[in-house]
Amino acid sequence: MTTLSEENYLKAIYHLEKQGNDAVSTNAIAEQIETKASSVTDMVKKLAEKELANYIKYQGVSLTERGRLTAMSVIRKHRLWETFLVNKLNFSWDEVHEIAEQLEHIKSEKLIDKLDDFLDNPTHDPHGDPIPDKHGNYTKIKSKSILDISIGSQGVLISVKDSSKAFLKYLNKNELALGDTVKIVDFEPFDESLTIETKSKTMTISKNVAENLYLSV
Amino acid sequence: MTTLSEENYLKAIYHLEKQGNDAVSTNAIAEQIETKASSVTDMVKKLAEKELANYIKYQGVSLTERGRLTAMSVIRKHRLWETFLVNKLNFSWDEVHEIAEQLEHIKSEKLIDKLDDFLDNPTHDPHGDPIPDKHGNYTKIKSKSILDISIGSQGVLISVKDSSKAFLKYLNKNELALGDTVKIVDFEPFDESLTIETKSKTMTISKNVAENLYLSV
DNA sequence: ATTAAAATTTAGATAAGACTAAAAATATAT
DNA sequence: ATATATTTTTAGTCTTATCTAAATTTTAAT
Repeated sequence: MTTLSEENYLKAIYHLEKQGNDAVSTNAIAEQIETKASSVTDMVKKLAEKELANYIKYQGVSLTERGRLTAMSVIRKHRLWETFLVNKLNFSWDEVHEIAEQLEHIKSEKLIDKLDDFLDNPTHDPHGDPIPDKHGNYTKIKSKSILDISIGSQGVLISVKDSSKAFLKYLNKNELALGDTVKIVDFEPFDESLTIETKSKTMTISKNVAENLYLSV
Repeated sequence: MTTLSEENYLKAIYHLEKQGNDAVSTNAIAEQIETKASSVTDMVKKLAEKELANYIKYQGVSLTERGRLTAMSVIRKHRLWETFLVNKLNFSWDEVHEIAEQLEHIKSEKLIDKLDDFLDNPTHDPHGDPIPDKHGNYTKIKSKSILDISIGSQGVLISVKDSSKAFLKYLNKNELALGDTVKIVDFEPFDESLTIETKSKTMTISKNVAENLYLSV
């Protein structure tokens, strides 16, 4: 049985492994979890003892298969709970992360399976992230950052890379939501901003915003 | 902010205060929480420091108003989650206690208010226990143990005193459910058993069972 | 009113998880 | 290649919540 703290580390390592390619560094984990590098060293030793992670001193960490599956299970719970909060309790998508961070640690296989059914087995959460099934498998919809899409083409807004409250509130304010069709109209080299067009309006977005919006391809 | 452990102690003290009349003893709490008396002493000192409990060495414990309200808030969460599990996720009433014990510690006022609305502001949980509102107020339906009801009279099964898995499974097996109309037909002095009659059948129940079934009066 | 029994508290340890400061290893720059 | 900077680990503390064993207080019994 994993503790709440272990689960948070596994999740962090999983996410870091997915972006960087090689073994995850102590400092990277510390930054992600907002803790000290020395605390990470302690925990990573413990995860290695439990065979949830591979760890070589000074060389970094990677998840074992068991570790990866545990991380996936926590991520599955997190995303199902977020879906519940938005679809059933009418939370807005910028409010649910902190609550789901708590709910994801509730221990009951049966609960999460029943929740999954209650939500009609959703494949993606309110931020467009894929929800793994109970075996840890998922299918990510093919998508590209708006930054990487050529001018003149268009796509459907599938997911957001940054799920921070600030960013989601920005999208709310500017009436951008998942499922919207977005067309790239213009690119301004000076500040790397983009002009995009949706059903309802035309707007300019910064590079910073653009790289966090993913369109179906 | 209260910790998970503090909340469990507050709940235990609340329940013990409600049955016994005077200050709650260290041993009683220890038994309820399944811990050692020395651990209780430690925690009770901490609760007193936080002004959640009144505590006099060797004399026992009682909740302060703040302590009582905190306990009520935890109980409210527990019962709302149980209602959710049974009414929305189709758990049976004997499966929900352990899961609700975890869910009751999730910290979010907004979550519990929205859950309350989602469930249509239920006044009683699946075991017939009253659900306090957000101010800690509730109304208990007037009821009496079957043991204290005279032969020949009848009532509606309102709640069960014992919510243990074993007892609830017994009721399931014998097709007794909250809301059933029950008539007391006979009393056998030898073993203090009772014969009762429901819509569907007549059956004999032990004293032990009878004292845990509460009928509206 | 003593004495025995039961309940309660204290003292001291342990485990998990986190922290600071110092030491050691690795990476970088000239 | 060596000095410097950065990263990582170790050693030692702290906090929370437990526990056992011993000491103390209260209760019950004669």
